[in-house]
This record gives sequence, C-alpha cells and structure tokens, in this order.
Amino acid sequence: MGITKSDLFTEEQNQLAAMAKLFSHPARIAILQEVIKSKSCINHLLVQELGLAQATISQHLKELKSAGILCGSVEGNSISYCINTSVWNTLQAQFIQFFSLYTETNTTTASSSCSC
Amino acid sequence: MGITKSDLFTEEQNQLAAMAKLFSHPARIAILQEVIKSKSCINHLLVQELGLAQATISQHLKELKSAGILCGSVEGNSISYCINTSVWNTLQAQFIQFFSLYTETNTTTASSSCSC
DNA sequence: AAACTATATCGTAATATTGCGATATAACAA
DNA sequence: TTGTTATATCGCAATATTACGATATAGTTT
Repeated sequence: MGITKSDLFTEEQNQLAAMAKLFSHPARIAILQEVIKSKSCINHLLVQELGLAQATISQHLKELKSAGILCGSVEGNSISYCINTSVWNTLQAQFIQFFSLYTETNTTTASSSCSC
Repeated sequence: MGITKSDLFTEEQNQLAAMAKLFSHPARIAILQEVIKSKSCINHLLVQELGLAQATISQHLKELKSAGILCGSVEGNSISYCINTSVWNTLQAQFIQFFSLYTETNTTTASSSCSC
C-alpha cells in the first residue's frame, strides 16, 4: 500500500507535505536554481546543464508548473520559464511558519531540551 | 528506473532534496508538530493521535531519527522523542538560504518578473 | 515544402515509498 | 514467573516516483 492516507491529516499538513515534495528531488532544486540564476530557463539548455534526458526534464518541469511555482511563456519555438513570485513567497512563508513552531517554544519556554 | 541520479547534482542540491523528503509526508509533519507541542512524544500516543498503525509510525520515526532531527531517550518502557535543536536550526537555515536565492535577485534587480 | 529545433506526452521498466500484520525484544506489573 | 505494555523489525502487497526512448506537435530556417 504505497498510498498516503491524506484523510488522516489536516489540510495544512497535507499542503506542507505536498510543497516539500516539490523540493524533494535534486533535479527540481537544480531547475529552480537555474531559473533564478539565468532569468529565462529553457528546457533544452537544462538538458545540457543537468545531464538528464529531455523527457525527464520536461516531466520535472510539469510538476513545478502544475504546482504553480513555475510558469512558462512561449519564446519563439522554445519556452522560457520563470518563478511565480506570489507562489514562491507563499511557500517561503509557510516553511518559515513551520520552522518557527519549534524556535518559538524553544526560546520562550526552553521546554524541549533533550539529553541527546 | 525509479533511481535518482544523485551523481548529476551538487552535494548541496542532494542534501536539500533529502531534507525536503523528510517533510514530504503529512505523517512526518504531524509527528514533528506533536513532538514540539507535547514535549515528550511517545510512539503509542502517536498511534492514537494519528490513526496509523504502530509499525507505520515506527517507520516514520526511524526516518526522522536517522536524519538526526529527532532523538529518543528511554523513559520506562516507552521512548520519549524530542527535536534535536542544532539539526533543526541547520535545516531551517538551509531552507531560508534556498528561498532567499529568489527573494534577493527579485528585490535588488527585479529581473525575474514574468508575464504569467 | 522540407529539414531542423524545441517541447510535451505516451508507454514502459526499474526502483522507492507507504502501510500493516506478524513477530521479536525489552521493561514493567501482578 | 506470567501477563501486560511499548517499541522495533521483518516480510509483503499496493502504489508512487524516476528515467528514458519513441513519437506527436509546433515553430523556425532554408
């Protein structure tokens, strides 16, 4: 049973997990970094950069697109991808909020210290 | 071929992806939130809370433990888990750094605006 | 039109993940 | 000791992910 039991968890937990899954493959990290660095990011250039097959890159791009973090505009016969700023900022905010869960309780109450 | 080609990517990219994978399942998110909330987090209480089988919870705990983010100390015949502060802070810093990649280029050069 | 370039999608194979019953181990309680 | 409680691990089944060749589609070039 490789199926995640999403109904057991809150909407917030499922969403954060889904976002994290976007970043859970080094190719997608690399693609995002490349888009950020080179402004316009093109599939066939990524194929050269990353060393994965064109179909594989296209598949990773599709996941990032369908999550809304990337969007592409036609540029001649190629497609230029860029970051969707508002989605990016939302993701960032939600990760920061999650991490702050522990930082806060740690600094204010110092309750969670462990001996390991 | 369900195998990730780690050798194509940098150590940094592989590490960030591995960390994100930790957060890519709602049960692991829920476990971490529960550990933070209740200070001492115990397997059989999680079983009641989350509704997953004991073996499944144990498996998720193992992944979080082997990544170093959780550590457990024996407490009678049960085990109390807690967050490893330094690992948590490291993860937080690396995610923040990754997100800042785009925030910075966006605010300083406004180069990556897209029309979609 | 014909050749070329670029991207997306289909189909498939290999591997990974998720989930749980069954069982082993260890600590506690009677 | 015997029974109870708690956790870890083994083994397996179901599903998901990763990767890529082949092919379809669309724009550019000659």
